This record gives sequence, structure tokens and C-alpha cells, in this order.
Amino acid sequence: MPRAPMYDVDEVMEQAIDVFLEHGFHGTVMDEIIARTDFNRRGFYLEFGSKQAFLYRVIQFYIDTQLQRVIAALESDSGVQAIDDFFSRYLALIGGRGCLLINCVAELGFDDPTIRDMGRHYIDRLQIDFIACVEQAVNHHELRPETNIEAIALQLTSYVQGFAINAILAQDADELKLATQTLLRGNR
Amino acid sequence: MPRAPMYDVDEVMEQAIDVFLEHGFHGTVMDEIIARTDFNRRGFYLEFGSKQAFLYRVIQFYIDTQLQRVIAALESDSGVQAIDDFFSRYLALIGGRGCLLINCVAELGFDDPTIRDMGRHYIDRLQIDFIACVEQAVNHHELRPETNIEAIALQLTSYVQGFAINAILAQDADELKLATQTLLRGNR
DNA sequence: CCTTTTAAAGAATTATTATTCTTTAGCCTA
DNA sequence: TAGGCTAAAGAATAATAATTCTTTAAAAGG
Repeated sequence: MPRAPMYDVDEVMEQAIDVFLEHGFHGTVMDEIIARTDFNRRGFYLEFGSKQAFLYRVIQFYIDTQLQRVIAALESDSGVQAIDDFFSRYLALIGGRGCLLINCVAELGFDDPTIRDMGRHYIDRLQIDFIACVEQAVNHHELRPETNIEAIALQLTSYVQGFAINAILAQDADELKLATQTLLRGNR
Repeated sequence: MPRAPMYDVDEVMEQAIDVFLEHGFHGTVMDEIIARTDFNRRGFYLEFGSKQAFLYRVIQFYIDTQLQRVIAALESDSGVQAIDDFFSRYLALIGGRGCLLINCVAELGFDDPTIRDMGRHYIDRLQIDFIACVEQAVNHHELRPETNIEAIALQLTSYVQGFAINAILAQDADELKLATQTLLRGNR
């Protein structure tokens, strides 16, 4: 029997997310991936085949774990509270780092259909979940009955992308948090 | 007297904007810049020094001409009409292409302070101009007096970033336009 | 405790791409 | 129209970075 691999793929994914968030896809060099994830070059190519295939895996992992956990707030709970939860979790996720999926869409989206599709699915899901939440809120009399549900949901979906960009620009996490509070308060 | 250069720097800038929008900074190779702008390698390095210095010039040009023209809607006119104008011009600018500044912030912002500063100035200016517009709208009784001016302005600023991302993902310009109309209608 | 298998480490290679250099030829002036 | 200057074109070089290869050694089973 040969020795077992020392790296845990999930852990490597987590580490890779940080690296790609810092430098983007093309800005990240293999040397840094190797240095900052705990596995070796040969293992890398045996497991993933190429840097690009690796990126796809990392993004999918990011969606399935990080973003999934945030969106879950919208799907488990419901109404206004769910939306508050969502934004509070989302801010915690992207604060000081931005969103890997949105960054990759901005960097590669025009050229790369795979990434564009991932982005579209994510946005669609967000929109659908927001609609359900706002609908619930109306039903529970948390929002006025004449509320334009689709429009409000679309606003919320847009905020999310806006935050992802702001997270890169904001000096510190607090600034972003404050902005979010101001933004959501105004909507009541 | 030597022969005069054949290229017009402003024209080169316009052409370069398209290339960088398509492939991002690192994804754009010099060969394509040379092929699609009408000037030559030597001229390029004489004029700009490096690909990175060139990017800065192109972004600044993009801000000073394209984005400036759009933001002007907020500064010349005023009130709700100005905001409508702004979004209609902005959509025309980014439809099917996205926003060069936002893309560069997403790709390089974490690593590159110069670009981060450009992004911050842009967002700050947007926010200030929106505040002035919303204030005017309240004064002219286009919006209710209890309107939370800062919060509404922040919402609008966020939409702008959200649109920039959506423009990359939307199949066609119409989809984006429709979404925008829905979004703004809901806010009245 | 030796053999086999393959993981780890990192050196070597290859590919790509930014930058520089060389050649050619156009334009202006004298 | 000849000469000098420099723009255009693109070949050559240098730098960087992705991928592959080689060596070393750790673990499991006999």
C-alpha cells in the first residue's frame, strides 16, 4: 500500500479561495497556489488537470459552501427577518474580501461561458428567493399589500452585487456595515 | 522634420477600452492591443512605458470621457428627471459590455491601490451627486418630505454597481433595460 | 526490516507574453 | 531632389509563469 495523500481537498479549496480573491485568476500564479495550499505541483495536476479547471472547481466549491450558507437564510426563514439575516451573513462573508464569483464574472465573464453561466444561475436563484421572501413579508403584513414584489426583489438582487464591489473599495468592514444599515433602513 | 505619428491618442484610448472590456487586464495580450489599436509597439512603449501605465491612462480616459458624460446628467439637470436620464445614459454605456472601471476594481482592486483610489473617487462622486439630486427632488415635492435622502442615494449608488455586473451576465441589452425599468418604477 | 507504491518537493522544461531592437520607408526641409 | 530624422512593422529577446519530470522518502504489507 502507498502512503496516503496529506492534503484534504476541501481545505485546499478554502485556501485557494483566499488566493484567488486577492489576485484574481490571471493575477494568481501557480507558485502562490502551491505555496499557500498544502499540496504539491504534481498532486495539483493529477487532481485538477489545469489552473483553469481548478478555478472552476474552486468557484463551484465557493458557491456550494460559502454562498449556499448565506442564501440558505432566505430559504429556511422567511419574510423581512430572513432578508435581514441574509444581508448580515453576506456582509460577514464578503467584508474586506469581496465575492469570488462576482470578481471572476467581472474578470473573465465576457470570454468564459462557464463562468458566465455560474453567475447567471446564482443571480437567478437570488432573485427567485428574494421574490419568495418579499411575498411572504407582504402576506404577513410586514410590507404594504401594494408592494411591487418583483421590483423590490430586483432592487435587493442589485444591492448584493453593489455590496460585492463596495467590499473591495471600503476601507474597513465597519464602513460597509454602516452603509448597509443605512440602505436597508431607508426601505422600510 | 520627421514624419508625424499616424495615430491619435484619443482614438487609441477608445479602441483600447473595448479590448480591456473584453478580456480584462491580464487577459489582454499586447499583440491584441497592437493589432486593434492603430499604433505600433515602439510607439506604444515610447508613449506609455508599460502595459500597466497604459491601463491607468485608459481607465482615466474612460472616467473623464465616458463616465463623465453619464454623470453629467446628474449635475446639470436635477431632481427625478436627472436620475432617469442618468440611468438611461448609463445603460447605453454599459449595455453588452459592462463598466471598465468596475471590472478593473474587481480584477485588480485588492492588489492595486491606484485603481482602488480611482474606484473610490468614482463611487464617492456618484453618491454626492445622487444626494444632491434626491434633495432637489424633495424640495420640488417630487418625493415625500420624510424621504431618507442619504439612504436613497446609497441605494441608487448600489444599483449602479449591480447594473455593471448584470450587464456582463444579461443575454441582451433589452433584458437589462427591462430590469432597470421594473426596478425604478417600484421606487416611486 | 525489506520491498513496493506513490506522495512530496522542487528542479527543469516549455509556453506564453511583455519589452526591446532592427530594418524599412515616409515626410519635411534645405 | 537629397539628406536627415523618426514612424511603422515586426523580428528578436527577456521575463514570467504554466506544466512536466526527477529525485527523495514515507507508509503499508509481507
